[in-house]
Parts: sequence; structure tokens; C-alpha cells
Amino acid sequence: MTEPKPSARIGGKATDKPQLTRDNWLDAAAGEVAAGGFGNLRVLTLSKKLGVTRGSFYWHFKDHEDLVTSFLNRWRDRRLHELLYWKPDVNSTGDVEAELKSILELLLTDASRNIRRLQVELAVRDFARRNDYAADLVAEVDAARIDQNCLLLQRISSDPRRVRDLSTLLYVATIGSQVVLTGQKGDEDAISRIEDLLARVVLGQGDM
Amino acid sequence: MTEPKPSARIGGKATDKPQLTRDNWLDAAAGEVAAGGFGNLRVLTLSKKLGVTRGSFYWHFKDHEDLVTSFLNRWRDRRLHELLYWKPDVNSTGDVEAELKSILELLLTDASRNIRRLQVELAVRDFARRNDYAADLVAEVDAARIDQNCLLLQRISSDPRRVRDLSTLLYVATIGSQVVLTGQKGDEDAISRIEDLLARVVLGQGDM
DNA sequence: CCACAAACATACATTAGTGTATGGAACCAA
DNA sequence: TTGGTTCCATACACTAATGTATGTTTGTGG
Repeated sequence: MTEPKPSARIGGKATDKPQLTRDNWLDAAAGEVAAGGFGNLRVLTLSKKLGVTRGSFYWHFKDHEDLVTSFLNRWRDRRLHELLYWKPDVNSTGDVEAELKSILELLLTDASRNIRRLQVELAVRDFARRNDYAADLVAEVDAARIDQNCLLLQRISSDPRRVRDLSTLLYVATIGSQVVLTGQKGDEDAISRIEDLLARVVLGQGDM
Repeated sequence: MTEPKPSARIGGKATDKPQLTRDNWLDAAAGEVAAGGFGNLRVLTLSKKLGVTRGSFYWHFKDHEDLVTSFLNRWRDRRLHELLYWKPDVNSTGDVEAELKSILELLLTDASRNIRRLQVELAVRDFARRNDYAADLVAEVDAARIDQNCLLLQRISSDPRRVRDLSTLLYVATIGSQVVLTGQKGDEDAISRIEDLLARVVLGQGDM
């Protein structure tokens, strides 16, 4: 309560210890989650890496659970929000094949490069297997992404069920490749080949 | 040392506390891993669930790490060994489509029913992201499975590279569906539809 | 019967982690 | 200057978990 006054900031000369924000803690938490999953998200180690004591943490967060749920919420919000940046134009007349390929590149090649982001996503997904709240958020994000792909695939098939199935297949294939092809040497190659193959496969499954 | 004599077993009347074996501990460990991942694999809780104290554990295992590596080794051995049961006949003349469908059913529908087994596999896969030894075993199992599928797909395409790409796609799609479609209601349906679609897609990508 | 080993129990030491209560410095507003 | 708030430090209590050392029971070979 008491409206977190927007600017009660202090100090800030240079090495004046910039006064951590809640988001700073969440960013650091992302590092821990990416490295060791949610089971490795400890208040103590987090404080050490930020150069403060746990006293700081318990000012910004109620407890450990608060940190986890805040992290999950921010993750959900960002994942849903980023979908707006490449929302396909429903009544576009552009090249479907080109659009599909660019989306596939985004989902596969591009995603496999942002290692940090990918690690966090896999960790969240793993955590969702034993945490109901996380499971809900993951389901929400999955549904939104699949729906998004449906918007594009509508242009290669008029059967809504087929569109949805293709979109689901495309999605599970991308998630699977992110899980399986994990930075081994030669994976970069395998990913781009999967990418091409998926494009052919999807385009070949249009109206017949 | 001193050759663990094969039969120094005792007791065994009925409720005589059957004298736990190393494998009993590993079975119980599977339960913990399935429920909460490797981060939840604790000696203490394991002992409680088996109705003994930790003294028993530290007789069967050197330490916690010994438990983990033993568990991983057994997992690897079983996953590699089970592949021999459905090894496709290379020079069979049977129906390729039927064989493919049966394999897809095995990989998707069947796998999604053995929840325990699936949970363990996903946990191992997640643990592999932060444990080099587990990563090696997972890579080994992945490669063996993909090779296995190649044996079948050789009969629908003569291009070895395409065979391998198709096999990889098929594999990542199955893994992805196991990760994404996680027991929500209606997933049973989605899985079987993905199954059919994958069959069509793979068969359609034969020699052209 | 006796020595020995297998399988487990008990007790202890140690560590890592959480949560809470309180203190204190820095800043701002009046 | 005084009071209040923000942000963090310090100190304490508590729990869970590991590992080890040692005791205890049961069965077995000779």
C-alpha cells in the first residue's frame, strides 16, 4: 500500500550502489533459473550475486514464493506481449511461403541462439510439471502461440481443424527441437534442416 | 572390493522387512524423480518412504552422487535395451505405412500413457541441461532412437540425408508433444491427431 | 559355537537455507 | 531539526539435509 512513490531514489553518483529494484532481482533470478532451474533459485545465492544481504530481498519480496510467482508472472506477460510484434496480417496478400519461413526461422534458429531465454523457457516448462500455477501460465502461452500460428496457416488451408493440427504440429516440433538439439556441435545445421523440412511439410499439407 | 557375494540374502518370511536391494532404492528414486525432478531426490525423504533410516542408504550407496549416477546409468541401459524389442527388419517387405503408424503410436499415444516413465524421461532431460554426465547419456539415447527410426524410413526414401532429417523431425516432434501436451484434458485427442498428421507428412516426403 | 559380514539403526557434527526482528544510514519533506 | 520513508545490514531462531562413526541385529560358513 501507500503507492510506491515513483521517485524516492537516492544516491547514484557512480559506484554508489545503484539501489536495487524489484526488477533487478527478477533479472538475477532469471540467471539462476536458466542455470539450474527453479530448484536452484535460492534467496541466499541470489543475494550474494547481487552483492547485498538477504535483508534487501525481504524488503522487495514477501518471501521465496513471492519471488517465484512474480518471476512467472513477468515471464508470462513478456511472452504474451512479444507475440504482438509479429502478429501476421490476416488479410495480407503477401507470399505465404516467405512468411512461413520467416516464422520458422524465428521459432527455431533465432530461438536457439538466445540461449538464456531458451534455458528459462525450458526451466519454466519443467517447473510447470510440478507447480499448478506455472502449468496454467505455460498453457496460456502455448495456446496463444498456437493461435498465432493458426492465423498464418489459415492462408494455406481452409479447413480450420487442419489449420489447428498443423499449427500444433509445428509448435510441438519447435519445442521438441529446442529440447533435444541442445547446443551440441552440429545442431545449428540440424536445426536449419529441420526448419526447411518443416516448411516443405506444412506447405505440402495445404488444401488438397 | 571383496566381490559382493551373490546370495547373502536373509529373512524373507513375509512381513519380515524384505531387506532392500540397490534396485529397490533406485525404483523408489524413480518415484521421487518423476514427482519432483532430480532436485527433489533426497536421501532423507527416500529413506522415509522406504521405511528405513539413512543408515541403510549409506550402506547401499557411497553418497548422494552415487545414487544419481547409478540411476542415470540404469535409465540409459533400459532405454537402449528396449530398442531391441521393436527393431525393424531392414529387408522386410511388409507395409511401410502400417509399420510407421505402429511406431508413431508407440512413440506418442503409448508413451503418453506411461506417465511415470514419461515424467522420468523429462526429468532426466531437464537434469541433462546442467549435468554433463546426464547430457552424455541423453545424447546417446537420442542418437540410438533416431538411428532406429532411420532403419524404417530408409524404405520410403533412398536419400540418406533425407532419411536422417525425417527421422530427426519425427523424433523432435514426439519429444515436443510429450513436453507440451501434458495431460490436459483433450490432449489425448490432440496427440492422436498429431500422430495421423505426422504419418501423412512423413509418407508424403518420400522420394519425389 | 564362533567369527564374520550384511543390512540397518542411532547419534553426532556440519552445512545451507529460510524467515523475522531490529538496527542504521541515506534521503526528503515540512 | 525533526520526523518519516526507503533500502539494506545484522543477529537470531529454526529447519532440513548430508555425511560419518559407531552400535546392533540377524544370518551364515567353518
